[in-house]
Amino acid sequence: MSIKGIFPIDKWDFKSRSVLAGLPDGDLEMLMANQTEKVYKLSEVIFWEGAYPSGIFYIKEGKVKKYKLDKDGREHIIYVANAGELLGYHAILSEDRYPDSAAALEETRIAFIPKEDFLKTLQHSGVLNGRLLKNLSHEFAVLANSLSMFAKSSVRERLALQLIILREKYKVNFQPGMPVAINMSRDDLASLVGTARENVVRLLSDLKEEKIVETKGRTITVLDVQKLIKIAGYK
Amino acid sequence: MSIKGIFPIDKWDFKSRSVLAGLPDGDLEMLMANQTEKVYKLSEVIFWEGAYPSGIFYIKEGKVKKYKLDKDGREHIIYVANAGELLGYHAILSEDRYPDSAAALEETRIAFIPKEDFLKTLQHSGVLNGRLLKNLSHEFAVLANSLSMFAKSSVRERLALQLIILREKYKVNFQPGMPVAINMSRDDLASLVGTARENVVRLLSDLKEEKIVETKGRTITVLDVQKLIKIAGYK
DNA sequence: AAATAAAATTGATAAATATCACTTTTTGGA
DNA sequence: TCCAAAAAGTGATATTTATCAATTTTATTT
Repeated sequence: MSIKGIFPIDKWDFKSRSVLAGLPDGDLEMLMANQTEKVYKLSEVIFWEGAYPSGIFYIKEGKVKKYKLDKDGREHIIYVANAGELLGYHAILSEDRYPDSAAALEETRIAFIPKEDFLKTLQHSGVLNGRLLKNLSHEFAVLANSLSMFAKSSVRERLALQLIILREKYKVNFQPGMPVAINMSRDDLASLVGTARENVVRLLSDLKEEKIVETKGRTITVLDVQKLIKIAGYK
Repeated sequence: MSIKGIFPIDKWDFKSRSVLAGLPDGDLEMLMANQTEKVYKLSEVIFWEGAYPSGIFYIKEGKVKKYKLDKDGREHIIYVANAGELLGYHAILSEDRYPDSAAALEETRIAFIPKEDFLKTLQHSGVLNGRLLKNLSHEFAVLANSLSMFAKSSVRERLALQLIILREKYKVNFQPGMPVAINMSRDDLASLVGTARENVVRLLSDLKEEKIVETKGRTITVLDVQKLIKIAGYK
């Protein structure tokens, strides 16, 4: 929760699911040679859709939303990224501009790695290459799943699915067995689900009556994941 | 249109946008050493979601739909792949099962490349590695775009967008300036747009009245792309 | 080319979702 | 701790989309 300041590279606690976990020391050093660190405040923008990428971002601590703006200027969250993940490398790999924007969902500590270092390391490191391919393939599958979900399912089903996913993301650092508290604005949640805030509010209060979640202020506590899974319609 | 039979490797006409275009000869030969070719009939399944991948597929000629089935057994197309594209490599890269199914949208000629050859070539070829990363990044951006589109836009907007995209895919081999004919069942189109067939039919007849498209049998001819772009709400 | 099956289309209606106007609650700064 | 300001919640209503039942058109087979 609390962000204490600048950490040296050797203090990084790579989560096991980090893209960079287990990368050879040499590769890691090359990649991190010129990293700079910054703490982003809630809602602070990390990069804008359409901008030319000058490097990639590694989330050391916190959470980040990736989103796109529609023609009416409304925000649509397409992904919530967690500590241990890399941001903005798609744009560099596809030699294009950022396809989406990114902003902090809470106070978030991020390392910036210049484009040149990233590309140099990538060229040098077969491991990093493979890691990114694997990561991208996975992200792709997740996204394809969301897409097919969006294509034909009710808002209630989509909300259930997003709560399941968010629960996983907010679970980090919590005890097993303990219910997970999701801290997210109704607007952001609605944007993630792809509906209006009012609908999310109404559906959440249904879920509350059904004893599936509990809410207190803006935090949502998942009481019964199994029922959520059933609602989301996952086999 | 017509499929003439088995082509030897050196006869392959790689389209410029093929993932394999410009791959060093050695790498290409290693990749293709044990390829086998098959012609798939309309609607014939190439691989099933959930199956373990034993290799990858290269589309030599034709078109393929990638889709997922929802809990009611209904099909949702997430992507239409064209000649020159590779299929099924995501699953191998992410060391998992196929995240979606694939089936031919027309008579389609496809080369099968065994998993071992693919992985061996990938390990050996930095170029292929980079090419796949770039390709995946691109596909990812396209998918992210569709997702944000789904999240908040009317069926009419989504239909317009899909017609624009399909027009590009069906444009291959046609003269510039000549209107492009899209040959696709209303069911498949509805699945791609994420709605019911009836809605697609109604919206198409609106577009017809507005002189934006023309239909004859199952083929849809795009007369005015600019208006479609306007409808889709793209800046 | 006729017969049959499959796909496309149309109209009526039901259901889901969005929007608007407003009240209440929560949150973050003075 | 109190006070704005922002966010969350509620009810009424409009709009969009889905579904059902039927008919017409197109494609396929003999």
